Amino acid sequence: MPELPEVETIRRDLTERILNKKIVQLDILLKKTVKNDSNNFRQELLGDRFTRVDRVGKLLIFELKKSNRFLLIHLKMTGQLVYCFGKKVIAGGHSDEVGVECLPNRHTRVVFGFSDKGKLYFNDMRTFGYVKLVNAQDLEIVKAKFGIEPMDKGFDLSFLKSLIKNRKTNIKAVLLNQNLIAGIGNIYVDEILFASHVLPTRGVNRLSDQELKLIVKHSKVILKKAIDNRGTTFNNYVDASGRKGNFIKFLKVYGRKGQKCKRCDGVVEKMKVAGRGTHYCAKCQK
DNA sequence: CCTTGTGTTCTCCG
DNA sequence: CCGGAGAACACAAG
Repeated sequence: MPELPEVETIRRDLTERILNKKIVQLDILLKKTVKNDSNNFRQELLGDRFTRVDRVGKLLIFELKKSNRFLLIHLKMTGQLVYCFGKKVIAGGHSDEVGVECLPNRHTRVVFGFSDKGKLYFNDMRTFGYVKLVNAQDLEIVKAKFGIEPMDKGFDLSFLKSLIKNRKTNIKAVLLNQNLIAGIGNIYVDEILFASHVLPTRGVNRLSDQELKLIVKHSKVILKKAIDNRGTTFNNYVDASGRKGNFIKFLKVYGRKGQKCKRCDGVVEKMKVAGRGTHYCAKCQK
């Protein structure tokens, strides 16, 4: 379940490994993963080079040198982008648990091969993820749909207040809404609200400035700490080296249903909020 | 049955 | 009846 910290980790890793290397191989193992015509897609990428890897929310954007188009990659729930050198996954890979020791594997959908023998595998068990070439104009349309990056300076109390003005929904739905705030998913939203002592079901029109301030602060602190720890591997996320993220050891509520609260003597409960499984402590979140 | 990110569709309300 | 908000559904596979 890659969210902002996981996608950012992949972006940084790939930036160090694939930039300015000629694309010499392109295998499409599952056509529906590629949202362009397969032949055009191959033809356009072969011989070109990635000059930059960007991220907006959970979406990766690869800038091309020759083509005036951009490659978008969305991992959705089970997508992985694993970079290998030769046949070996570099920097090791917890292969016993995430199954990337043998590539391509049964979940590999697209393979990018570079002139230095490096290979980038797009694996996706549930096949919700996609790769797509778009032109500059379409890229701007896509970008415009995303809300503010929560780690940006501009995301502060007054900005959050402007987002929730006249809204009637709960705070969890707002934090998950990519059109309002980009990159927070189901794991980090529960962690942010726990850290802020705020119940996910709270209506946004009833939150105090103090509570909103805490939500802004903990959004930044938790996402940063998660990036510093290379993200969270709960089910099958791996970084671009096939390694798992380390943030799971810092999770305080997500996935802890029935366990003792880490902050008080309550017990972590689980309910459905905004259509998602939601973890919280009813005793110390208000 | 459950899990989730996002786009689409439905429904409600003023 | 329109627009917008928010909820519900669709998608997939283990």
